Amino acid sequence: MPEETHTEEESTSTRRQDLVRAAFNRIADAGFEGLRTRDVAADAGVNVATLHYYFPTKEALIRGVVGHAMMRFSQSMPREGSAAEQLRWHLSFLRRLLKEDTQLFAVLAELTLRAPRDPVIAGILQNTDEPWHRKVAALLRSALEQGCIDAGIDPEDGAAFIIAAIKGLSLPGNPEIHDRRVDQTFDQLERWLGLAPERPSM
Amino acid sequence: MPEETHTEEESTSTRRQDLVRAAFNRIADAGFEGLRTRDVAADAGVNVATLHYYFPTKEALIRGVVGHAMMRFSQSMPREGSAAEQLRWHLSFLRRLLKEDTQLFAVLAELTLRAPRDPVIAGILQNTDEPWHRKVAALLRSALEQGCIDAGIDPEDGAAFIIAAIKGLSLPGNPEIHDRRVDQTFDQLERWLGLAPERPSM
Amino acid sequence: MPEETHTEEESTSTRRQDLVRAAFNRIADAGFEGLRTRDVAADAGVNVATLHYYFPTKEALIRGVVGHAMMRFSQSMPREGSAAEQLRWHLSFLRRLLKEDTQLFAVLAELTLRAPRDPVIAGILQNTDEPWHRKVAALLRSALEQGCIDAGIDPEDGAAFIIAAIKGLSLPGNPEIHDRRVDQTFDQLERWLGLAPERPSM
Amino acid sequence: MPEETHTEEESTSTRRQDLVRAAFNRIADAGFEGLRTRDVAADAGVNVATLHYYFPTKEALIRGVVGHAMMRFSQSMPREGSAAEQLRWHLSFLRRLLKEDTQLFAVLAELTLRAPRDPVIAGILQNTDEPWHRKVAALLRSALEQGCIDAGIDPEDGAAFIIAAIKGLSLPGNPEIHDRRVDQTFDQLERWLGLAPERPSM
DNA sequence: AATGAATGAGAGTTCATTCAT
DNA sequence: AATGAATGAACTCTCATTCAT
Repeated sequence: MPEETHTEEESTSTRRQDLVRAAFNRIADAGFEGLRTRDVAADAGVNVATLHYYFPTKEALIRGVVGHAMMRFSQSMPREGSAAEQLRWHLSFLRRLLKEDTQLFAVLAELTLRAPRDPVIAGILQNTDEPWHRKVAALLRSALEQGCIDAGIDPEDGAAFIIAAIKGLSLPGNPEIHDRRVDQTFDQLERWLGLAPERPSM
Repeated sequence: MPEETHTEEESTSTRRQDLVRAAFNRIADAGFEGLRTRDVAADAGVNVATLHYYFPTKEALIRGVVGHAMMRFSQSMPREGSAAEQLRWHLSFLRRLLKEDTQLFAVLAELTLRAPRDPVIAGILQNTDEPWHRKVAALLRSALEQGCIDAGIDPEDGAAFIIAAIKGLSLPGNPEIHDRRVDQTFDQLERWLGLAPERPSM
Repeated sequence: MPEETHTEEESTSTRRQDLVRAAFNRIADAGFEGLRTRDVAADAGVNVATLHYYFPTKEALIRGVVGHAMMRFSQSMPREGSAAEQLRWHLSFLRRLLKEDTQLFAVLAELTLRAPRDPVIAGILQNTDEPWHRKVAALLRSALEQGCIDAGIDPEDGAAFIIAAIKGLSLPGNPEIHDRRVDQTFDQLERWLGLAPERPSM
Repeated sequence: MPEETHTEEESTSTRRQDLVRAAFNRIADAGFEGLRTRDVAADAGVNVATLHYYFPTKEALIRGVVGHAMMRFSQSMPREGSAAEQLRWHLSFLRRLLKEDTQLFAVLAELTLRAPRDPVIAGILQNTDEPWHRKVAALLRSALEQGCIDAGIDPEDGAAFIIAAIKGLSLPGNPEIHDRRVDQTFDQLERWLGLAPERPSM
């Protein structure tokens, strides 16, 4: 097994990356239902047997995809700035991502539906969801204390509401309508939060 | 072939119903990925060949499930009363459904993910989604005009927001947390709408 | 079993006839390979179960077809006249039949190929072939004695030759060419026999 | 996929050959009607899946058999010598083949009956039949010009006659009688042609 | 590190046949 | 005499996985 050939993690062999990316794309396009190891291998330009050299089983490959997807998604998490800034950045980042990276959300949705039957995925998803909720709730609480958002908002409930809406938008739909719905939702969401637009320092 | 010989719709033979229900449950539990005609037949207490007697192909069976699911979901649509009443009823109905009928939403989510690859499903889903959005938007507009909900709400955007949140909640999640998230979201949603509780007649 | 309801054999119920005819046509068009009891029943305008009421098994139905085909073919057998006349009539009848009743020969060919695996068919075919050969040989012998055909012909060998050629023409082929081949073969055959054209009485 | 990677044709992998041969034998014995991929695979000593590794579909396997059969049959075509010699060789080769290689003719007959429903087979068969007819007609014409055969023979008609007879003999029949009929037919045929036996050089 | 070849265990579908009505 | 409903057995084809090289 070619695990640990490099000291730097991350740089898992290109082959592994290629296979994971290929599987990721296949899942985005055809769902788990349409995921075939042979196709993935072909897309990555190798033999199926080679795929099984890197991923002993299909499940292992899928777990690779989970990691890939979670990593991509976690880039939407805000890291610095005031609560209001972080909130604003987080929301605008997701608004853009939802419109541009349909594939990512298709895969995330597939993973979500699979979670009830796959404890590994369930665990990973939970480890993303919970911190996300806590983060958003914390940001709301701070923003509230700093008077940046409307007083009628409960941090916990508001976080649940926001995340639910984002998840709802992550589901695939008529592409002609999808982008509009994203904008409508985010427009309403931002208006509701009343995030005072950029009232910096002073 | 027992295909629609009755004028009274609905009265499709019990066998058909049983098979559709069995398939529905299988999809709810195992996804399309795990849907096996043999299992469905067994659940319905018949031979696989009998399944194919009623549904010439697996796809036909799936379309049967789509109809079943849509019918069940469409029962959440409000039909009478003032805009505020209808909104309140719709939301409270969905709040309960989301907590009690997990299976229905599991199937709806599976269908949603399948839609991009299945034009028939896509069409049916669109024919549910669009009217739903229009209905909610219309209710919001009426309620707005009657001063029943907060003025900062845009009917179109608000409808998109609400529906997105409900869809987000329809995704499966850790059952221990799910119900809480539903309540949090709906609590916040109702607080946000400011649906004045029952200001009747006058 | 509806056998013997009539005293006159022959007039087996119309249903039986219809079914046999339908099966005959199906075999002619799709071969044994493509023979489906359901299709036959449908062609005859009845339910499959009804077919099995008249013919307990598919094999029984096929035997019905065999009888039908043999009867039709046996009509090409000459019955009266001088040897030369009978020969001439037999050949001209078959020449026409080969061009007009392709279905009959398609079925006969199918039966011939099936014979090695179906003793019943083998028996029936043998009971047609042997008399046919004997008849033609006898006619040739008579014609020979009467000086009506060329002296270089051996009755037995000639009969084998003639029958082989007719069987060869019974195989399906490019329809654009088939008729020409039939005529070429029969022209040559008649020229070879030198059947003096109608040298009656005197 | 092991499809034709070699420049030297012919050297298709042994497995392919084995499978084709097994299918050939099955068809000879049981007809297309009785051709089962599992049996073929078993005869070749491999799993069904292996069969599908070499032949993506049953039809593909059948086409393999067609090629095999045509190749075997085409070996009966004469290649060198005078017209009379070629004719004599061709006829004696076929006479022997008809008695010894019953399987080949069983398969050819099956293919012939299948042709009307399978354009691929129809094409291949036509491409064998037409040249065969032309070849025999050409040989007859030459032999005629050289005075080697009887003057009453028309090249075209004679070719049709000869080929029809050979095809007729290719049909299966009671094995106890079959060989006799072959000999009778060929004896008569050769006597008819009057192929002067071996009048060499001078 | 990579592959061609092979496979077991199923998948959906078909079909002759049966049986209660 | 006729049928709708039901079935067992079988069929072609698929797929993740293995293994010798």
